[in-house]
Amino acid sequence: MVKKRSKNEAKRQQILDAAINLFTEQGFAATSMEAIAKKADVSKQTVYSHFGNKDDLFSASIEGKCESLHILDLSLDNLSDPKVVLHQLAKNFTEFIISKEACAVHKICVFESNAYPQVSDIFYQAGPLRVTNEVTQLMEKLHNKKVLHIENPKHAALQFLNMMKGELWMQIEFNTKERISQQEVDDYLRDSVDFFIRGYANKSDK
Amino acid sequence: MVKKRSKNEAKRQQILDAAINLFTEQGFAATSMEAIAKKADVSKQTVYSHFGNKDDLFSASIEGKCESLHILDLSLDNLSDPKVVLHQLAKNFTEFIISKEACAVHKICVFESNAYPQVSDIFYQAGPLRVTNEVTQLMEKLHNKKVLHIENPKHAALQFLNMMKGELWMQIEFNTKERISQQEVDDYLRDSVDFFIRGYANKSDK
DNA sequence: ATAAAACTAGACTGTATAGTCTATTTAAGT
DNA sequence: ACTTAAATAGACTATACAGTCTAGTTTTAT
Repeated sequence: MVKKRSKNEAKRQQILDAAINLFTEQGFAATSMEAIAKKADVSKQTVYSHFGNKDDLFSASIEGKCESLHILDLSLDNLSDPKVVLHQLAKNFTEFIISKEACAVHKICVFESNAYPQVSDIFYQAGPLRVTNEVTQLMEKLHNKKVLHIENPKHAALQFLNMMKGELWMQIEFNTKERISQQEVDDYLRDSVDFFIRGYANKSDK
Repeated sequence: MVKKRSKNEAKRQQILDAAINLFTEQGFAATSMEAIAKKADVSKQTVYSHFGNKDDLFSASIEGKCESLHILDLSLDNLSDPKVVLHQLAKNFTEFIISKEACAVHKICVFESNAYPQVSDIFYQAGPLRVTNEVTQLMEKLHNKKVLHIENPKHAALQFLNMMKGELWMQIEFNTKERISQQEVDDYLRDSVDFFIRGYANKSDK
């Protein structure tokens, strides 16, 4: 007869939340286990009982964040009008990548990619790689429906996504004081979608 | 009569070199002043005598690196053939951004952009911003010479540069194990240059 | 030659932190 | 009710590190 009392799942989650917050705000080295315990409103011992050590907690917290990052919405309708669908995609994508939480995880994963390649890889697979694959499929669809003429859908997806980052992404990455206006961002997105469509227009269309 | 003996410039440089190496390899928090002194083959006291504290040494080392980063070569000839000039630019740019040292500084500046916005800004100005401005001027030239039809040269520059990063840049950022082949990189660059030219072709040209 | 400043090695202070240990309290499974 | 494990607070160990201090050595401007 084994008597087991399961660990409090809520506390586990509190710890993970506190950990991902502090790690992404301050970095791995600058975040102490005590600070995490305090922020999670939990004793230090409980932290160690749930996660054996700092490294494991770090991995777990990044993994948890990747799962909870509700990913890019790609349920796009009206595939026949590329301008509409691509503009929608562009807006969804930029909104997604500039979100505080996505940025923060991105930063720490890139930075710790030498010391913690497994951790960095989890994010890469859940984030950039997944989005690229989904957009590649969209590009295939646009080609098959003869809406656009795209010989290499993966290249097109990479071009499209990278392009959309534009200046805003750089400014967010480097945390610059001045930021371009929403108006300018919109203009850039519109311009870029138009440019993309021109570059991949069907030869038949004009 | 003031007798002053100037500090050893060579030692100063040794310290800066050691510092930038360790900081970019391990991060700010994980790098100790003792380790820097040891790597620079200098006493700890000398480090403190040249640079008052860790923060100042960090700033100085990033600044030094930014100055020494020999920047993108933009002396492009044969402006009349956009395919040639843009392909050359694409190759120069990718080669530049994937270099070990450029990547390393990029990473730490992005990561420390919250704690050290001044430091991050130095890199931003010396790197991304400067390159974007120079490429914008190139786009203007291409438009003025009627080689391409580019209404907004800054947008075109941002589109071009971001696009060229492609998959390789992501893989380097996240330090993935698998990397795409040189062949694939070349294909992507060629495709992207062609796509760019199609998107900005003069209406007169077919 | 000598005086001033650069440099060195190493001890030292104070603080922070990863991880452990203990004694006690709390909560669940039987 | 009773047992067992989870949780807690806090003391504790060992280590590391920023920054200072000292005492002695080397270099160089005059």
